[in-house]
Amino acid sequence: MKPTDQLSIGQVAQRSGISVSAIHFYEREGLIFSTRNAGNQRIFTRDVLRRLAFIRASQRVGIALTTIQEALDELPKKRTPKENDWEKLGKKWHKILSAQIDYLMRVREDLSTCIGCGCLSFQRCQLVNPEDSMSTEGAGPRRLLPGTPRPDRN
Amino acid sequence: MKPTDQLSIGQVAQRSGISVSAIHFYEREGLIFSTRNAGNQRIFTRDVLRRLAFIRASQRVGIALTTIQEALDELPKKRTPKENDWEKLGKKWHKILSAQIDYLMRVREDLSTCIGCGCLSFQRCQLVNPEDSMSTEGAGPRRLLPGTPRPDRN
DNA sequence: ACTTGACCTCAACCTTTGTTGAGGTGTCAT
DNA sequence: ATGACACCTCAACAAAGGTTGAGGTCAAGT
Repeated sequence: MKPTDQLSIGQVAQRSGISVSAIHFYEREGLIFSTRNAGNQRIFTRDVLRRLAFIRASQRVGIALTTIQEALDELPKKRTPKENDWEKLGKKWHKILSAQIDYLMRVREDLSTCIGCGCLSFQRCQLVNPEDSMSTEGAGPRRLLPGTPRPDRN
Repeated sequence: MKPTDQLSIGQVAQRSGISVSAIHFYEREGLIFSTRNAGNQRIFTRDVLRRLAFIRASQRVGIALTTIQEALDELPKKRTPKENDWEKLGKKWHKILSAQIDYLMRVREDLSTCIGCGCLSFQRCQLVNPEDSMSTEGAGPRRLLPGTPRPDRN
């Protein structure tokens, strides 16, 4: 396989540091794509590396795969995405990140001032008030951080 | 049941906004405790509300339950925790939060500067470099954000 | 005393993000 | 053309953080 633009899954795994099984998984989930050679083996183009980088970076800041997938969907499918296609995604993420940073900073503040003073009890402190954070815009992910419990429906 | 210091699980659920099943779960996991009445029903003291507030707030910033549990373990078990017991926990969290905030800010920066310029490819940008973030201290959680993939072991 | 709603336990199930293994095929260097 | 290694699919399992439901008990108002 030529080193030009064609990559086997093993090469992608090695270059990206992502396991083969995870790459399979991302492809199943529609986050990345490949073609096949005559023997049914996957062929990736180099731009998959950038997609994977984007996926990993996004995950690390707490964005769910489905959200990432939706974002990647906005990249052009016909041609290889160009820098300015990627920039658009970057801008979306920028908003989300800023909201998350604000939220964490607020929590940090509340944690200092409220936890000791006793106001760390319900219905008082922002720290604890559920339907508040991120609600400024409809922009952010529904679940701020993955693994966070779904909204309580008692 | 007197409104003084004794709370039924239903009351706790209502006041905290946390579902009964989640409260059961937290108790099973050793994050909160209760005694029982003659009919085997749970009795909570009011300070469980503060514990729950702490748990929820911690989860929302991406701290895993086991980590939260370990932190709560440091609260005095004999007496009801006092403000200054809670303050100690607050200080631990403060460090973690600061590290997370720094990380997110770095990603935000990288995302702006790198994604368009093409350096968003592997082995270059911090954004993508795995074994780097949070590694300044042994302080933080092992998995920065929950739901984040385990370290790749290809 | 009875009914209704809150509570109990236990087991099964759910979602996300993958990993592991079995059983089989491709490819490449010798 | 053969051996080794990479690759294929499919199914089962994992861990976290709970939810849902079945089957049964408790408590409180009438």
